[in-house]
Order: sequence, then structure tokens, then C-alpha cells
Amino acid sequence: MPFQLYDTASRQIRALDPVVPGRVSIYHCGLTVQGPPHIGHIRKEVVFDVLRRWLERSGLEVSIVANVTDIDDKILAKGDEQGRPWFAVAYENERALHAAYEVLGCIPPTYEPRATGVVPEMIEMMQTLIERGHAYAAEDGSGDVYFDVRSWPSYGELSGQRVDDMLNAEDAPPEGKRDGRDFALWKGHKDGDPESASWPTPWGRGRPGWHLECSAMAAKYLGHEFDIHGGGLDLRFPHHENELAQSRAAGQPFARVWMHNAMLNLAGAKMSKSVGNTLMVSEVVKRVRPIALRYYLAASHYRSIVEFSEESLAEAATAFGRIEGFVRRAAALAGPGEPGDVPAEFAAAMDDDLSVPAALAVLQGHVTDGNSLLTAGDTAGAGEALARVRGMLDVLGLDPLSPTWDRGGDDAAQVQVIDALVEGLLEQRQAARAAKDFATADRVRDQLTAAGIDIEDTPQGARWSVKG
RNA sequence: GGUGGGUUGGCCGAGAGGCGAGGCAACGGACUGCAAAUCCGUUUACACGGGUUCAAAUCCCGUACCCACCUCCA
Repeated sequence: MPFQLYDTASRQIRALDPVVPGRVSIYHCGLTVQGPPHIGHIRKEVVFDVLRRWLERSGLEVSIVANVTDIDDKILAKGDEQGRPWFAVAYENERALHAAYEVLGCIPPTYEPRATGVVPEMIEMMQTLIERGHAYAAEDGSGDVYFDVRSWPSYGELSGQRVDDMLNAEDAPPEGKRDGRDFALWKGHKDGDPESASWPTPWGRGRPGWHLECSAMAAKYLGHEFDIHGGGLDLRFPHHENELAQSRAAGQPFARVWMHNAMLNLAGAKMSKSVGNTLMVSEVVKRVRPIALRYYLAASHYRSIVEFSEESLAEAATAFGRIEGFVRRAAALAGPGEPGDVPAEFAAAMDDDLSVPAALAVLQGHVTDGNSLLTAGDTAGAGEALARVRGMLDVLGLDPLSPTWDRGGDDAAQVQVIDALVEGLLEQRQAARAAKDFATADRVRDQLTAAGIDIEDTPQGARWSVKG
């Protein structure tokens, strides 16, 4: 079965049909860097990271472009508030985003352009749109440039709305607009805005509107037609609708498939900067291991709302612990080996609109089988199961033995020291057990447990691991 | 007012006309000096009211409730 994906635009599951056979080009909207990323933002990164890993595993060459919107009203306001340049605010949050990518094991995009880096391309695009009669400079001399919604009959096609049914944006001053629904391609410079937040154009100095940058970046780095455009469902309208209208009106076919991930809710409402109910990635990873957070975010289907709770996060950590326990036990017995091929049922689930929950059910079945092989002492069989399990985990970015997660380098020396100490205690415990002095044996185990070390008795002797 | 999505067992979470996804928790059993880990087994499902069908969690109609978008948002 070829890879299939739900397309938001046509509202159906469609086979991926790349513009260039063998290659997949993906654009997804990154962050507007007004603040550090919360776990809703990073859910999107994990979703697209899993998509990328699966397509690459399927033998496709993947290009991913994800933008960083480094200028907008709120960034300017924050700079003003904090008494420092707007670009310092944007850059700080961009670095926080990169740190979150890394801590959750997300492979960086192929390229990550900034909005302020494509101003010439935006100007070109506006000129094209004006020539074609789909955009106009504001008639009030403000320097704003608007897209003329009425000039583009298919406006609303992505979100399934008709222009006449849409509410007029009441908070946007309609002065220079021909229609209240027209949206800004470019915002004229206002007195009081920093000079550094403006660029010269044929219509005066100003700065990018929100939507145009994505059209300009996608065209520059992926071409006028590309395969998948992604982002959070909350961007479908107006952002993606507007991108689609701009690019098509400028004569570009644009994205073939639109892929939107559902939101992550907290207490029944979408986690968002404006609601204020956010949990920062940097905070959550203090309570739960990053790999467990990644498992939690990846385990639900990307089109299902995730209702965040501490309980379900803890449950996910336990569930992942079972998988990881098998991997570590099997690796200790049979050697780590390398991630192997994935079972056909796993591949079928992933090909079916990235059905990670079904794929995980396959993975967990193999873990159960592998555990049975370990219990039976079948080293060769356990090694084969390990290769399959690691292959599946690798696709999800969750292989505990991968260099991403097994950061042995930094603390390998410390581990050796701890190992020597723990092994000494385990030998004492074993001696006590042999002498049937169970009080002493249990005291040693309790001492280790209190220090945060789990003891596991196996047919090959006791093993220790740091609790997590 | 317009446009989408949802409501599944104690909990999380798939499925989308017949065959009990999976996980967590609980309980029982095996293993263990006792545990832990592991394996085996057990229990409680498809919001409500109608309808279609040999057969409905799944399709249709209605009702209730929830979420998202139409304003900045992943």
C-alpha cells in the first residue's frame, strides 16, 4: 500500500503523489517567536518529525522547510515592554525553540528561514499580485498592501467557507480596505515603531504581514508546487487560506496536500499563548523524562485532540518504561545490534495516514513476544525481536539506544564509578542471600532503592538501573 | 450567524456495518526467600432517542453536551 495522508483541503485520505518521484517536499509553519515553545507547539514538531522519519524509512528523500516568524505585532510589543530590541526577543525565543527540538529528539528541518530574510521575495510577489489585479496599496496612504479577497473567486476553498458567511474583522480598522475581509500582505510603518522593523518598498517603508512570508518562503525553497503543507489546525483559517489564495493568485499551484495536526488541550481549552494556559517544554521535562514526553505526544493520532493531564502523562511514561525495559534487557543479553526492518503490519499502519496508535499496538505485541523469548532464555530470538522493536522505535524517534537518547558520552565515566559501587553492594547482597540472611540482603536492596536505583533479578544475576 | 471535529470500559486511546486494537490500573495465577521485572488469565464499552439492515459503536434522522476556526495562535 502506498503512503496515504488525510488532505484537509479535499477532506479525504489521498495517496501521496510527489511532484518529483522519489522526493517529498514538506513545508510546515513553525513558530511566531513571541515566547518560548509550549508542549502544544512541540506536539506539532513531533508529528512532523515522525512523518519525516517514516517517509525516509520508506526510501524517499525528504526536504522539510519550517519557517520562523520573527516579526509581528506581539514581538514588537514585547520588545517595547522589556526595553530591548524586538529582534533580541525573537532570537531568544528562536533559540528556545531549537533547544526544545533537541531535547525531544526532533531532527532539525532541512532549512528554517526567517520571515525577515525573504523581504525581497515578498515584494516581488506583491508586485505580481498587484499586476494581476489581486492586491492593492491601501487608499489611505498608510503604506499597507492588501489582498483583494473579492478578486479571487475560490477564496475560502481550504476552510470550506464562503466570503459572505465570514464575519467582518471588527478589530481591524477598515480604513484602507476595499472589503473588511481583505487581509494585509504588508503593513506600512507607523510612527513609534522602531526603524529597524521596517524595510523599503515601492509603497513606502513597512514590514511583512503575517501570511505572505510563508508563500514567499515555500516558493523560494521548495518551488512553486510542492507536496505537503502542514501546521496546526488553528492555522487553517485564516493563515493557510490566505497563503493558498496569494500563491494561486500569483500563478503558483502551491501545496498538493494539506496536513493539519489537532490541538493539545489543557482543562478543556486549546493550549495557547492568548488563553494563557501554557505548559512550557522546558518545565515539563523537569517532571518527566523527555523521551517519555515524546512518547506521550507521539502516541495519539495526529488528528485527535490530546487532552493533557499529568495522569495520562505519567501513564505514558509507565507504558514506555515497559518497552524500554525490554530493549535494555534484550540488549544486555543479546547485544544492542542495530535497528532492523519493521514488520509489515507496522508499515501498513504508518502508511495509513500515519496511524501511530495502530503501529504502537504492533510494537507492543513484539515487546510481549520478546519478553517471552527472554524468559525462555532464547538469546538469538530475543536479539531478532530487539532488532525489530528498535526498528519500529527508530521510526517514532523513540529508540532508547540511539545516539539521540543514549547520551553515554558525557557521563560514561560516572556510570563506571556507579557501576563499580553498585556491583560491590550487589555482591554483598548475593552473598547474604546465599547464606539465607535475607534481612541483610533486603537492607542492601532498600539502600539502593532509596538512592534511586532499581534492582532486577534475572537468571543471569541482578541488574541495576537508575529509576526513571 | 457560518464552517469543521468529537462523546468508546475505572482511566488513556484505536477502530468506522458481522470477527472483543493496544496500553495503564485492579484482581487472580506462574516465577521469586520476599519483592521488583516478566508471562498467562479475568472484569466493566461504544452520549441519549428513534430508524435502515439478516446484522449498527460504525449508516440515516433527531436531541444533549464538548472542542476548534471565522481576531493573534502549532
